[in-house]
Amino acid sequence: MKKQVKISNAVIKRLPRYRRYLKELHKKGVDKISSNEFSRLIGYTASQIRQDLNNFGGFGQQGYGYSVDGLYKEISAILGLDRKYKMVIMGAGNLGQAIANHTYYYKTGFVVDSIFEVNPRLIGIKINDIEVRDYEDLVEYVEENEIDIGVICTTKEVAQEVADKLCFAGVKGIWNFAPVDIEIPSHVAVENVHLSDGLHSLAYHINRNQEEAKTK
Amino acid sequence: MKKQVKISNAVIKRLPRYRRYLKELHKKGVDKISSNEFSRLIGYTASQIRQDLNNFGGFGQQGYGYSVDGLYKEISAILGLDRKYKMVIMGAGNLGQAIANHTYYYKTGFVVDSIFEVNPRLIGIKINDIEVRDYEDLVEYVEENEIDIGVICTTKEVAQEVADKLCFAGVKGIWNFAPVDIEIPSHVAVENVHLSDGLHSLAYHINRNQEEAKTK
DNA sequence: TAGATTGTTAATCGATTAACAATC
DNA sequence: TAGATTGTTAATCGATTAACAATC
Repeated sequence: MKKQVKISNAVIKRLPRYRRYLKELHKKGVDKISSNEFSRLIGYTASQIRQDLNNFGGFGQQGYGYSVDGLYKEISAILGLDRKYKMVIMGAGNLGQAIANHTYYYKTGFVVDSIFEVNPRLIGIKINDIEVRDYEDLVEYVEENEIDIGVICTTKEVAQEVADKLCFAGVKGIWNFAPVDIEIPSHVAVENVHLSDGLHSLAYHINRNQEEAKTK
Repeated sequence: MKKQVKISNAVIKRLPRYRRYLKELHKKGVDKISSNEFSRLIGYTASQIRQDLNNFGGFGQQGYGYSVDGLYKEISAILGLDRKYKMVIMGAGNLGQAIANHTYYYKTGFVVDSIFEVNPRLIGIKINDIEVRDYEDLVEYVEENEIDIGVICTTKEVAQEVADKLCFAGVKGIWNFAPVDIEIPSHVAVENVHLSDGLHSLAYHINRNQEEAKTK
């Protein structure tokens, strides 16, 4: 990696997408790709692809292109996907259970360690072989087991309080599914998902398309 | 609404967030808010708030500010949240079931009508009182019941095929949770969620924070 | 070497912010 | 009316695209 200037968030947000496409190419047995071919596939300009990648280093080779597997590994390393992350899920409701049941994340190194709940009926049971523990024990558990990420699947009413406790316990990142914006100290990373926001902008586009159809 | 020039996607993506904050304010009994007060709360500049809103019309009043409830209703109308949307979920796996069990969307007018599956063991059962139907019957069902949105909760391998069938059947929008980018005709709206992309950029920020902590 | 394609600088475009006149 | 705050134009900033020299 070269000199780390400030890399814009727009670039970071594109990296997982690059990685996804490279993985598919690798699976199909493609060894090398030029920024131009990649552009046609992924839908960003060739210029942007080269610009983005050169924020992190010169991964290509002039006159040849980029090694698919090589670039895949570089991007994985940049994102930090060459290590494991221990996660705890906060809340054993529908969403919490759905995430606990998802084995997809496990493949990229995100392991659900435990689920935390306040409902005594759920404490002690297992969901997809993952133990549901008492919310009261959170801080101690996170510290002792070096948990990296807290996944908030609670109601919006308690989400901030739960986030505070997670930060106090020492998690490094929060993946928030509650429909509020969590405020946390700057040394903790946060990703607010806001599923319904996406649904609402989808609604906007549906109605715009229908208006356009009428006009024609 | 005033002359509809081209409104950038960045603006549209902010609307649901404005709406969320306005809803909270209304709940707290706040009647009016100035762009400055709103700025402090929501974290956008006052200038941006006024600029964004004026894409759609002059909702404020000089010397006074914006009516919280009035603006909430305006934004809801712009997004198209003053009507109902019928959705079908494609795939009765973990994610499909989780979405079926979520009553949250229902409140803003997004109603899950049915779930479609290929697995004969699941066809005919009910999940949260929603019937699981045969994928074979999709096209006919969507046409007859005027379904608006298809929610893709399948594997990435079949997602495009399912999307094609949904489009053929005449849905107006697709909410895609499969980790591929769906290609559809431009008259159909699409929202690709890509949950794991968010998790991957979270990993990036976690590692950046830890590097910074070391430097200090 | 000639051809291809990157890495990088320069130009353009679009989105955000600042300023201020209009007006409640 | 005076004060406040919007609506809107102008200035700035940052991100994307174009161009081309470097180099494999």
